[in-house]
Amino acid sequence: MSTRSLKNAEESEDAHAWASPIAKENLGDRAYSALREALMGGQLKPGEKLRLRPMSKRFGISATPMREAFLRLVSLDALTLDARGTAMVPELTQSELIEIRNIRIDLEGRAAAAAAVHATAAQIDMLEDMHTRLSRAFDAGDHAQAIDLNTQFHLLLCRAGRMPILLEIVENLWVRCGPLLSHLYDGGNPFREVHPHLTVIAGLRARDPAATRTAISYDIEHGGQGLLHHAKSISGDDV
Amino acid sequence: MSTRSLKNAEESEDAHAWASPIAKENLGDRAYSALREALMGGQLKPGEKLRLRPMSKRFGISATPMREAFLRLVSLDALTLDARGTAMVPELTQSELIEIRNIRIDLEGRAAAAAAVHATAAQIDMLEDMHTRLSRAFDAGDHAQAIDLNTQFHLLLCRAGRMPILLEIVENLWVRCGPLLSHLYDGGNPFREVHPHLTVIAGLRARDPAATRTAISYDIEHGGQGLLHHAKSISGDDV
DNA sequence: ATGCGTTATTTGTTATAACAAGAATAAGCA
DNA sequence: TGCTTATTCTTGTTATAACAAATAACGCAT
Repeated sequence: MSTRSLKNAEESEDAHAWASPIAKENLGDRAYSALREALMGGQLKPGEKLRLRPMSKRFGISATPMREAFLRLVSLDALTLDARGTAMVPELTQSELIEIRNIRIDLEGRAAAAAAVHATAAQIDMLEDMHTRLSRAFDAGDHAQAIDLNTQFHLLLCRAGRMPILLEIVENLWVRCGPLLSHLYDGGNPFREVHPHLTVIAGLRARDPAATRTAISYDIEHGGQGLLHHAKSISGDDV
Repeated sequence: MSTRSLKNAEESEDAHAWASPIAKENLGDRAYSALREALMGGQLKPGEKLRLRPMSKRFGISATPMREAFLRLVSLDALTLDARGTAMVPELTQSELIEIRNIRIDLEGRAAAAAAVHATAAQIDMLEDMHTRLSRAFDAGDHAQAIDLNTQFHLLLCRAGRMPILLEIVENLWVRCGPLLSHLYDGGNPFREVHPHLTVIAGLRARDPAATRTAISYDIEHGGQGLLHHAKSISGDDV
């Protein structure tokens, strides 16, 4: 029980919910977001080096907030530092990629099951719309947009599960895979029969956690095969 | 196939494996590690504020690397920033704590199953030794050490699973729970019968992934009940 | 032309100063 | 004593300069 009394009835419940706290955005925050989106969008290639001063000059900021942004990404393993301290887009190895896939099966699987309970009708419709557009983009040969819609599909499904901590972990895993994602459909459509996304949507509509989890797990396990060929092989191969 | 030929036979295989790359430790890195350990060790209480200049003076460094350390912890959600920008030890809510518990069941469960396959005999012995000391410390009333040994047990089990990415995620979750861990045994020993850790060890020795996973899941689900009472309740209660 | 030594430039790292915005304190008045 | 206003201090933020180390560029000798 709260001992602090409300000033007036207007503040009860969550009226004023429309007044979302205005996000305080530092220079470092903005650089961080920009870099993160560049990674997720595949604009940065594995092995690419990001030098401090040149990059800060491109952003029009000084070295201090730029370095902050780098180090934040480094602590998420979305960037690495070489021996000198230069930020670099990491090259995922095959075993790392497989490990991320297995973690995603657990985490996105749990989120999907939760989404079967918590997802709103609007969210389910949105997911269906996303997959329709994804399918259309793929058929039209616009792989870039198809990849982006696929990412959005998975993240929205997680969001519908209402597990914010899990969502953030999964998002960070997607950021790490971003630089490789452009090769997602290099091997063509990995699904010959009905696309797992459709099974996911059916599972959500049926409010069936187990079916939804199984469907997204299947999608994750079989959908990313194309990436494996572009990951760094285990033995220390040449650059 | 590597096209780069070896200079001499001495470099083949991994001879020279003893020459581990000397870790380059910045001031920011050291402050980061120190803060992280303070969080994990329960030296910092939820809600505690960490001011930039006073803290940097305590560390004997300037504001720049201190701020770096803060922001790295913030991007792991091990610290938060208030409206002013001051770093603060977050107060976990009950729902956050439950979410972390469920994620840990998935992730530590998978690691435990993998450990049943990959753990070395030395690691299993070490785990057994840890639990023996944990049990002794608990009976002797030394809860602080028991809590520390419990943490080490879980993390070593994950390490034995040989999934480095998963390990890092789990470690970060433990860091987030660190400030609450001192209350782990407030309700006394939660396990009246055989301790789940012993079942874990038996599962590892039997090389039985399913049994090991079940045991650690049971431990996570029922072992942390005492923490829930000290988490911030859902309604915006007073500080 | 090629290999080597020297100089210049660029790199990450760190401390410091300047700035604006809050918070705390002191002062003044009723 | 209680309340309001000013002032001082502290806060986070950012740019800049200085430093050392590593790389790149250049010239020279073979």
